[in-house]
Amino acid sequence: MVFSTTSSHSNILHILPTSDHHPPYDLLQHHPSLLLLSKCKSIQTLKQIHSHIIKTGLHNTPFAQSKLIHFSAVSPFRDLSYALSVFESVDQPNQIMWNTIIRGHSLSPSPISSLQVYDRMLKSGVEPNSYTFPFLFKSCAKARASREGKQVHAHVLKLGFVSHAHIHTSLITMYAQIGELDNARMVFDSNTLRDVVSFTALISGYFSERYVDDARQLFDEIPVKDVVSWNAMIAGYVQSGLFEEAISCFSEMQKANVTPNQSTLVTLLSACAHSGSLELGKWVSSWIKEHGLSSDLQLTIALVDMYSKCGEIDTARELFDGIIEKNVISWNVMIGGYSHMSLYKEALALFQLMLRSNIKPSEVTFLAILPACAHLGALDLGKWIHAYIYKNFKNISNISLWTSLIDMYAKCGCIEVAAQVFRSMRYRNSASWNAMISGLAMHGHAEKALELFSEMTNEGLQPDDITFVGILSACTQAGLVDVGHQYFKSMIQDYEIKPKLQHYGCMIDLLARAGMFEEAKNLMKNMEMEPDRAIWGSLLNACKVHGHIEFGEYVADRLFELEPENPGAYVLVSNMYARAGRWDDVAKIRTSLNDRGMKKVPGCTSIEIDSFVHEFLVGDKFHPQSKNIYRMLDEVDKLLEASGFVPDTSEVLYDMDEEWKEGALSQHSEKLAIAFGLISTKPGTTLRIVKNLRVCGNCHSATKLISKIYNREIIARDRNRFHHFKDGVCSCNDYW
DNA sequence: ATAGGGTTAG
Repeated sequence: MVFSTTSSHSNILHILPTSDHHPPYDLLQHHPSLLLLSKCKSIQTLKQIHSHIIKTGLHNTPFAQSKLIHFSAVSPFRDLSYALSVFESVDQPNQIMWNTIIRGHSLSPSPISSLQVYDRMLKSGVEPNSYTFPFLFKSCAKARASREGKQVHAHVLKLGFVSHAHIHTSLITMYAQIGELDNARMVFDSNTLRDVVSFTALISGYFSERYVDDARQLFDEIPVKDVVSWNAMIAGYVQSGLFEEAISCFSEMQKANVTPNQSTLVTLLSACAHSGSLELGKWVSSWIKEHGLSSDLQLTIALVDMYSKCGEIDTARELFDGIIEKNVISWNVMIGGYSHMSLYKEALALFQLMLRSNIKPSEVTFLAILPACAHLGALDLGKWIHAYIYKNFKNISNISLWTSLIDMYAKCGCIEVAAQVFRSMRYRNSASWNAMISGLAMHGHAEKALELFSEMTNEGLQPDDITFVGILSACTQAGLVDVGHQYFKSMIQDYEIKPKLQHYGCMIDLLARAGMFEEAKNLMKNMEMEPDRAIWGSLLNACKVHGHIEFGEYVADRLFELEPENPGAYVLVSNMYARAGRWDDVAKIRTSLNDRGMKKVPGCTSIEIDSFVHEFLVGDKFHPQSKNIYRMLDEVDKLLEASGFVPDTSEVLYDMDEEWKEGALSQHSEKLAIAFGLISTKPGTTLRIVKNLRVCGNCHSATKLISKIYNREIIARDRNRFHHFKDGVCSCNDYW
């Protein structure tokens, strides 16, 4: 079918001589087969055209040969082994064919082999030209082959090619990319040939080695700056995280009357997205409209990213919906935008829509959606993704992808599967270790987390501040005061990591929960930053547990100062008074809450049944199965009562009066989710629930009993950690 | 009929 137009011409060309006398150039250029070659878009069509070329006898012409080699060696659909087979069939390849094959190798997974081709080229008596060396330097740069690069450099000097602009610049680029900035600079200085291009090459090198000031200095020396050099500056600043500088560089560029191009805008939008600069983002957006670039896909996607990261998720969605031909990247950006804004359900919904639209997800899709699965506890979907990755990306060693899976499994309550994924990884980075260590910590497996820490350091990996957050929280969950202290010291002394607020938070929590209030206070005095609400909150919680009312009141005042509008602090204090039986104070707190019109964050528990995440609030009656759920709840309460369960009323009073009247205790969101789980799954199935707040003491006791009465394993994630309920006991040993 | 600099939209 592809050749239907060629048959009428083939008669004419048959009269052309084929071997010794090549047909004239202009005739060949317009030969249908060779014209087709230029339009070819896949290796399959290329092969078909090739066989057609052989039939017409054109395969012996250097023109056809170099065209074939070109398309099979360096085009986007290249197939180097095919190119080599064509190349080997040529008797005496010319300079262009050799160069093309060398370039083909530079684009291949083993670019260094282009040097062997170069060797063969020289031995066959074909001279290199100014085209040859840039390809070779690109290969050396890609292979980080410093020694080989220098050998070729010596060749260039010997053959007198140094002053060729292309060779000069590619040499600078090579040294810059290998990280030998001094050599790059030497090449740059060794020549009077200093055009914008070579300047820009060196500037990018400086940026990649974080020599921002050198880059700027060099940039100021460029006599006539062009768009690319400005873009390199802006992109360099963005890469270095210097968004302010990137933005001011852009205004300089405009003062210099250089018109931005698409890359400028994309880079700028990325800077806005990372720094949250909505104002500039909007400005770029209107610039794009004014210049009629609104239909540009890349720009639109960059805008979607910018708007979603700057908090205007609805604007982002409108733009996304307006894209007529959505590609994977557009979906990824929008899904990632939702995840980034903690709109996990929306992320999940969009992902489902993507699948229904028959868009094949990419690795990045999963990097965007897995955190959403992790937060929602959407294990079924997470498992599906795992299977999909295993099938489609097994050979891609994307460490982040496997690390995201570890995190997802851990946060969905499957710590064993998380460990399996971790063990099956061929390569791990410190993020992978961190994910596993904090996963174990969340599940209260302190010993295993500590074991993993030594394994990590034994393998020569440097633990970072995140590793220690995992380790310290493992100690906190398990109440390992001394061990925690040792690691805290070791972090500072052996690993020279300055403790951050989070580390202090873990330690203060650890000490206070163990009743060591003096030590906790001392640590707070000695830290160089102000305690945040998490620290005061954990102190207040410890005061509640240990009945330290006086200190608790002091702590509560600090919390009120810090966040006067946060009802959470009032709830905690109310809890403390309730625990101590001081009901008058409880009432006072409640009145002041009501007077201020504050409502506590509603407790919300989700459970995934058949790949669908169901959410429940306290006393929720919106679920379609509500009647059945409440019938089950009644049964549960009766059985609980029958086995001697007495509700602990001290913890219920932090809820509003109305809820109390309705029996808020038995209608806590976690109990609704459990009741729904019991009626929606087969006997014996493990129930996994996720709660947005800490589980209350009453529900904790109730759930322990339910696990025994109904013979179910119940894995519950609360704000802080996991609780595995089984046979009437919880993995946290009632310490949380 | 082949080349040099920046990015890449995640």
